[in-house]
Amino acid sequence: MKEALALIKRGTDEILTESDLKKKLKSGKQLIIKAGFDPTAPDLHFGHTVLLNKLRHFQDLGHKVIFLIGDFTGQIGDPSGKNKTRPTLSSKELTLNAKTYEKQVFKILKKELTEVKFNSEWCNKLGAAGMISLASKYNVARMLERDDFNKRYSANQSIAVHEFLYPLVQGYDSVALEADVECGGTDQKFNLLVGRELQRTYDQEPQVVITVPILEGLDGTNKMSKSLDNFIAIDEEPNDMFGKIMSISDTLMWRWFELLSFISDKEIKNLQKEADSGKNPRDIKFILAEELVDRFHKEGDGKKCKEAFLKRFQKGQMPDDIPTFSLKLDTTSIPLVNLLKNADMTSSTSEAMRLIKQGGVKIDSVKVENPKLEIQKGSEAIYQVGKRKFLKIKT
RNA sequence: GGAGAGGUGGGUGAGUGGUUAAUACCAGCAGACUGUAAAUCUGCCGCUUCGGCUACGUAGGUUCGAAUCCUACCCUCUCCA
Repeated sequence: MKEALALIKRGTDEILTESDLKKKLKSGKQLIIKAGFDPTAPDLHFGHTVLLNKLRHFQDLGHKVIFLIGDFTGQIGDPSGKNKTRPTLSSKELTLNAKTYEKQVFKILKKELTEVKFNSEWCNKLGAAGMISLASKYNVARMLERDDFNKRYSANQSIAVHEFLYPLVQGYDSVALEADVECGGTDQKFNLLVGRELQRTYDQEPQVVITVPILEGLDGTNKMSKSLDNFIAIDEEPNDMFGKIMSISDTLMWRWFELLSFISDKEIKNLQKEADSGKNPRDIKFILAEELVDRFHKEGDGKKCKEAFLKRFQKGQMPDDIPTFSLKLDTTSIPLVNLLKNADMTSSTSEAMRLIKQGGVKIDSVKVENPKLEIQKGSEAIYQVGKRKFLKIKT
C-alpha cells in the first residue's frame, strides 16, 4: 500500500485529494483510470509520455486505464490556449487516428489493461435537451474561477458561450465512465475538477484528480507541442531521437530527468553532485538519451546511438547510416540549389543559396564555395546541410 | 441597433504617397567558439528558370507611383443599448 502510493505520487504535480486516493486504493477493487486525448494529434511525443507513464503506474498496480479520445469535445476545441476552430473529423479519420494512437500508446501502456473509447459514444446521445440539463448543473460564477476564463473576463476579452461547454462535457465523460481517477496535465486542472463536481451531482463517488507537470519542449521554455515544433516523437528514428536529446540545454536536462527518466531520485541527485564537481554534463546527458532511446526502441539501441554520436561529433566522422535519395535527371546537370530543394534538404532554392553562401553546405565533407555549382548526371555523393542533415544523393 | 478602434512578413509591432522586400524586438537558420549545452560574436531570415515575380484582410478605384488616399465587402475588438 505504501509503495503503491509512493509509485503514484512520484512526478505528480497535485493529487486531489490524497485521502480519497488512499481510500480508493485501499478498497481493493480495480479502479477505472481515465485520461483524455485530442483526436487530431495522433503523433505522440515525449510530452504525452509524462502522463502515459503515470497511467502505466496504475496498470502496474492492476488498475484499468480508459484511453479516451475526445472526438466530441474536439468539435468544441479546448479553450485553454488559443481558440481555433477545430475541423470536424470524419469517422474514417477518427478510426485512423485511433489506430495510430494505439500503435504508439502500447509502447508504454499494457494492452490488456487498456480500453480505447470515444466520447461521442455517449455525448451524441445527450442531444440538445441533455446538453441543457448538463449545463444547468454548473454555474457561470464557478466557470469564471477558471484561471484562463478569469483572465480573459477581466481583460474584457471575449469568451464564447460554447467554451463553457468544454469542461462540462469533459466532466460528463467522467460521469459516463464512472471514473475513479482522472489524470491530466496541470493545464487541465480545472476541467478535471469539474468532473469531480459533476460526479457528485450525479450521485457518484467523485474521481481523484491527478495532475502531472507539463514537459518543456526542446527550446526549454515552451510546452512541448507539435505546433511549436519543439517535440520529440516517440516513434522518431533512434539517432534523431538521441541527437535531439543531446541538443537540449543543461537546465532542461534535469527537468527531463525528473519527468521522463525512470531512474530513482537518489541516482539523479548523485548525478547532480557529479556535475557540480566538474563532470562534463554532456556525459550525464548521454545517460538520459540512452535510457529514452532504449525505452522507445530496442534495448541496446541507446548504446549504438551513443557510439554513432561520438564517432560523428567527437571524431568528426560521417554517420554511417545515411539514407539515400535518387533523383532522375532529364538534363545532363542540375544546379546544386535545385538538387537540395528537390531532395527536401532545404525548403526552397533561395534557402539553399543562402546556406551555401554562409558555408553551411558540404559535399563529401568539402565545403561548397560556389553557389552556382552544377551537379552532373550520374554522380553520387554525400551532402550535408548544416550540422545535422545528411543525405546521400544519386543523380 | 448605435458609436468608435483595428486587420502589416512565424509572433509582437513600426511605418500614413516615392531611396520600402518593408524599422525594431522575439523566434528561427548558418558560421565561429564549444560538450550538436548555455552565453557571446558574425551573417542570414518571401519566391525565382537570377531576367524578374508576388507581398501589408478581400475586391475594385485615384495616381507617373500606394501598405499608405477613395469605395465596397469580410473579419476582430471596445464602449453604449
